[in-house]
Amino acid sequence: MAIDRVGDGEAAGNAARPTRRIPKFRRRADARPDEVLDAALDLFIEKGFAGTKVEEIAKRAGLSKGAVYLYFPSKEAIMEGLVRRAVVPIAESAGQALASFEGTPRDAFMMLFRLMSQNLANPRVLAIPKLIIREVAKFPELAAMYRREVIDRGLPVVVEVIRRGIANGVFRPVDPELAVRSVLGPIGMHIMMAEIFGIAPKGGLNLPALIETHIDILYNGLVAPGERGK
Amino acid sequence: MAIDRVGDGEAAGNAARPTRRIPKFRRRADARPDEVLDAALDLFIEKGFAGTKVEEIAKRAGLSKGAVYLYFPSKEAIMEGLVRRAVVPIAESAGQALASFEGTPRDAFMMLFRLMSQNLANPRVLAIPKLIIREVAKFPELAAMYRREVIDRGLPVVVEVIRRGIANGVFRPVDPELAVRSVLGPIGMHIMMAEIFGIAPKGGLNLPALIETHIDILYNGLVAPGERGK
Amino acid sequence: MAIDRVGDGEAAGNAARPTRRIPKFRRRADARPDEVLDAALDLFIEKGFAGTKVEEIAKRAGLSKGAVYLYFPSKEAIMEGLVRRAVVPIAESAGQALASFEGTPRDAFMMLFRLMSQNLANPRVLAIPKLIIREVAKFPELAAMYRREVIDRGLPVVVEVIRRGIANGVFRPVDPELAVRSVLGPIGMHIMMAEIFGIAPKGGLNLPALIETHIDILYNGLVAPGERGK
Amino acid sequence: MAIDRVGDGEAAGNAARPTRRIPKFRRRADARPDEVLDAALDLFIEKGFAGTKVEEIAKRAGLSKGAVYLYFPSKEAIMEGLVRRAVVPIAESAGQALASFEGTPRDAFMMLFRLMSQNLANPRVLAIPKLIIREVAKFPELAAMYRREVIDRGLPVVVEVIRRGIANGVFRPVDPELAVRSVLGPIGMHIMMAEIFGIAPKGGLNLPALIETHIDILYNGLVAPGERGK
DNA sequence: AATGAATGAGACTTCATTCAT
DNA sequence: CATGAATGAAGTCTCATTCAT
Repeated sequence: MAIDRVGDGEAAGNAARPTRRIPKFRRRADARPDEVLDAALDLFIEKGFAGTKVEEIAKRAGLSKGAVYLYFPSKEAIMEGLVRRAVVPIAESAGQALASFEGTPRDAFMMLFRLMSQNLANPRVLAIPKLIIREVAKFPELAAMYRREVIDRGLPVVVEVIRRGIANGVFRPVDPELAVRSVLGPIGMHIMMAEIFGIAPKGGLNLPALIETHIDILYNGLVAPGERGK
Repeated sequence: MAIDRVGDGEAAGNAARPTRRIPKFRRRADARPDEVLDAALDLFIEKGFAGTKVEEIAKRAGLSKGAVYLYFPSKEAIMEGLVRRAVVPIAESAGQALASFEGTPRDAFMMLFRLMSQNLANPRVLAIPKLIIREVAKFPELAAMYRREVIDRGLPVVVEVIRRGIANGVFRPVDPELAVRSVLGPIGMHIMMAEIFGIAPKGGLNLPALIETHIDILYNGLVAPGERGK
Repeated sequence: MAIDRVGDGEAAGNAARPTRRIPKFRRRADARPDEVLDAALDLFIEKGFAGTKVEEIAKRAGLSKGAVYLYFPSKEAIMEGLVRRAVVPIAESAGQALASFEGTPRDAFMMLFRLMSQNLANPRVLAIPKLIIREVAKFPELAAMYRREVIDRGLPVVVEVIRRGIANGVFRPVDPELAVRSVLGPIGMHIMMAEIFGIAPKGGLNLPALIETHIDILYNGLVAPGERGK
Repeated sequence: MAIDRVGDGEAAGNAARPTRRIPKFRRRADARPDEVLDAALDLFIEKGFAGTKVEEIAKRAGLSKGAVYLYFPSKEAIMEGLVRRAVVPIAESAGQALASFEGTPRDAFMMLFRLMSQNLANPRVLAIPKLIIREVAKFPELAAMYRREVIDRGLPVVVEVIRRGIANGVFRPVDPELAVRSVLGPIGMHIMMAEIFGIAPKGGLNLPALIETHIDILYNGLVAPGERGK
């Protein structure tokens, strides 16, 4: 995820060195491409792909315009690298989630929502789908890749949870493929309203509270007992 | 909606004139600005704002590059015109929805969803929020305008429906501002998945079915009676 | 000089007509080209040739862009028309000045300066050489025409005055072609400083005073009698 | 003055290298901005500001269109740079002239005229006021700057020479602010006639001769002794 | 490996000129 | 005659990419 920044750990142990080396020539680590991606991600989110200049990416990554091209053959390749980097660990960890299917459906959902909360709270993670949503038109293959590697792996897992719940008689018989939208949609909307339009409920952008309310409604329905039909 | 294109009515009466044609200069419809907006909307959706050339807009609107500038002082002004055009009628019709508060909350929701279905099924209507979502970074004021004129008018209406339902004892006591995300989110996600990633449930992008399932879950909960807690 | 504006004389005799015709369709007079030139001159002086749009000329002349092209085949032709119009009367009146050679050289100069004062005080007259100076690069033929028709007619007249003065023994023997620059230059500089840089002597742009001082120096020299050589 | 152009010295030592050459990218001289200004000055004089394309400036300066924008943010900035460059050394050397007030007024004038001759004979120096005169309308602030930095520094010096001459009794009592126009005007007119209209006296554009005649008239007057009044 | 000066295709915008009405 | 909508060539400026150093 390349979130650690360069040289942080290094500094501590180097107290001895007197002149504190000019940071002009920094580490060699092949962290370089990752730093470029980090810089690009920030800027793409802030200003969009077209609105970001390669030179800006370079500056923020702490290297020169030319050096960027040492690591990426083109600006579009940076975009691709961004999505690819985000997608790889997800693709790898996908099976993981399937393993936890042992508990009740409720437990599965709780875990699911906790996972979502954590990830969506990390701006660097949330940034990728935001970016893809924004740039689908220009990078349909990247959107397709994201769909293939992330959505097509994650969604069936949730659908399966629902399906099993129905099979177990725990859930009422609904179309799992449609129901999954009821399960995930409220969270998506909460995020989107906040991210795109800066809209938060009065109490603040309180994701846990949103999830609690959402689960409550999901499980118990919105309607009061004895009032069904109104 | 200004979809009719130039010269339709003309053709009939001109059978007499032999071969000549190619009217270099055309009529002076006041529909022109609307035609430019229509063309721009299509292209902005297809390729994004930055990815669309003014000349392409012109060509699709059936006029020349220069003529576009007779109606809009800049490319950005076209974008603004697009949002403004979409927002005006909504702002005007906003009060309307409030009037229908007479029926049961269920009726209010049914009407709401029917309204949403109709609008979102119209690509030209859906296109605007899509466009805004894509271009927030470059046009934050337009996003703000859309929020102000559309979201800030529409959302409170739905919140109020929930609030009254609770007051009536029809709904269980939930936070209306959070619950509204549960009400609208599934539909938003359905649309977004379809529009961005081309994901539809197996039976096709069946919005009515989605709504039916959604209402069912919303009202009755997902969990079977007697299974609450699992 | 086409300073009279359209329709003035007409109005008087039309008292009978009740509704006072809408000035949309005004006089027919072929004053039109002159009005275009007047408008163009103002604007060219104010903003330069390149900086002036044909539509602006049209608007100021009180007609439409297209109509300008009824009278002038191109923007450049307007420029040419401007110079030509200014040059014609001068070319015609040139001989006139020669006639007044009867008096003393001093009288000739007085007349010359009075003539210059009058003309240069008229902004519309001064405008032409200003314009030509500004646009020589783009219109060398017009500058040449102005030189041919105006300067080459006027300058020799003054040179001749000097030449005769010398022949008469009134003037000291100087090179008349160089001396003419001493005669005319101070006035030119006075005007130019005022027009280009807005520089006027403390007492204001007082052309008569300037001329008086100039003639005084020209005739009597700057140096006090008995101080020659210092 | 950065007149040397690229690659001159290079040619000699490269006899060994066979055919290859065509250095697509060149060196990084800090002379670049000056070269751009030199090129621009030539072209602005030749064709005016509006009539000169940035690409032409670039070509003449020996670089590409884009490279010009590395040094100047806009075409107008080039114009400004031109005036600023010309004005700076003048502003710095202004005090100098004041120092030479020791001699007779005649000496002061001789020095003044010699200085003017030298500067005005240098096309690159003369070019600046010519350019400013031509472009006042579009760049009034630049004209104001030139006036402030050059004229307002130079003119008072000459006025002062006259003033002292009068105080000493060497000059007759005239208004120094008007007389200064008689001192400088003839030279200005000589230059202007030559530069704008290509008019030179029969003997050629002989500035020294002009000055000699001018001083003669200035000092001794045009009128022969005993003929004053005619 | 790194730099950043340089390139040049390409986009927006302007405006002289045309011509259907 | 007159209009002004329409055209499209042309110009300014941007920026991804290259490459000499």
